[in-house]
Amino acid sequence: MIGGLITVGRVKMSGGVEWALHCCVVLTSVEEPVPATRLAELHDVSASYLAKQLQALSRAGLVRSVQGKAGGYVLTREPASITVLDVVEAVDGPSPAFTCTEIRQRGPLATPAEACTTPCPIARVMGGADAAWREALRTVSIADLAQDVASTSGPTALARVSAWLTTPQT
Amino acid sequence: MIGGLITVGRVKMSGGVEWALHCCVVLTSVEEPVPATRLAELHDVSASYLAKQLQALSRAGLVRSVQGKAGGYVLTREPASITVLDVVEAVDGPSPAFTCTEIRQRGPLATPAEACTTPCPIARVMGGADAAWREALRTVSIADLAQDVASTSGPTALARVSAWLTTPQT
DNA sequence: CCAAACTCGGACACATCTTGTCCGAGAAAA
DNA sequence: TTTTCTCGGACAAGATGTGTCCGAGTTTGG
Repeated sequence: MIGGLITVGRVKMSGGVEWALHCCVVLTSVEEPVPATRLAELHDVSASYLAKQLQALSRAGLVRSVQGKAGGYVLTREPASITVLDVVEAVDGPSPAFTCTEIRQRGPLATPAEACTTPCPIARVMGGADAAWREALRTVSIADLAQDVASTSGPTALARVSAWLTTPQT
Repeated sequence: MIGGLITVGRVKMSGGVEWALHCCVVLTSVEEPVPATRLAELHDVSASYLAKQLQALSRAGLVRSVQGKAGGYVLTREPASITVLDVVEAVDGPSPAFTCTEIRQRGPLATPAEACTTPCPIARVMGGADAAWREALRTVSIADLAQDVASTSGPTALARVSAWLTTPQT
């Protein structure tokens, strides 16, 4: 593992999401199970930590884990039916970024709970923004990503990856 | 200070954003400077920590700090010209949630840097989602929030807040 | 003009979370 | 049956967010 995240801001998401997405894309090109170790050295990342992300994907039902000597991970569904949002929610959790603390019900001028039938305006705006974010991630599938990679890096790229993944290690 | 955040997921933003937004909304109803201490006890939150958020707003130029005996914080611009995104970026930082680590340039099958003219497909999707999120926050202003509060809690609500803020403390 | 009181501002600890690592349970192959 | 390889969850370390404190600066009053 070389360097951590370079994030400067504070609104940040788990760095493992990037790893998980790359793994899903490369798993598009293979049919046999691929162990976590192999995926880790392909991306040059920590094998132990990548395993944790793959476990999250397994728990969410996006990939199927096969144990034993020729075991590894395989995609369970068609790549076109797996959205980026699915992966993000599997790794980073399904909870929204913003959670209303109901400040309006606190302090000397607290609004009575009976008057709080509608959600706080602030929470409403945040919820809407979160919905827009999720919708943008839902419209893109893993298959779309793979197609995009083929368009930019050439169709030979994923073929080489597939060959490297299925070949016994150096 | 009663309880912290109840966030379960991992994609989370600073909790102070909620405080800062509430402060901006209530500052709509006053013209004289309001000290951080007063705002803190109105919301029943830590005064010392709220001060930090207000400092961030001051640094971003959203509020103006007045020192001295009758000092405090005042909005610099018209509430209609301050967007929710302005506040979020001031407190939580302007950086996007996702930062590409350029995994494709690492490992045995690394893509050469010369071939990376276009950004990584994954980064592109994440960037688009982040743009949609920011756009949703940009379309709502502090004035809109205040208006929304008046619609739900009644027009008397902000008047009472204004009166309480300008009245010497209990 | 001077002193006092009140304010913000940045520098200092604590708690929580993400990141990273390890070893044991389980299954397929030999 | 044994061996080997895999995943799975439990265990520390670093980083970040959270919370607090005291000093610098300014306005007000005498």
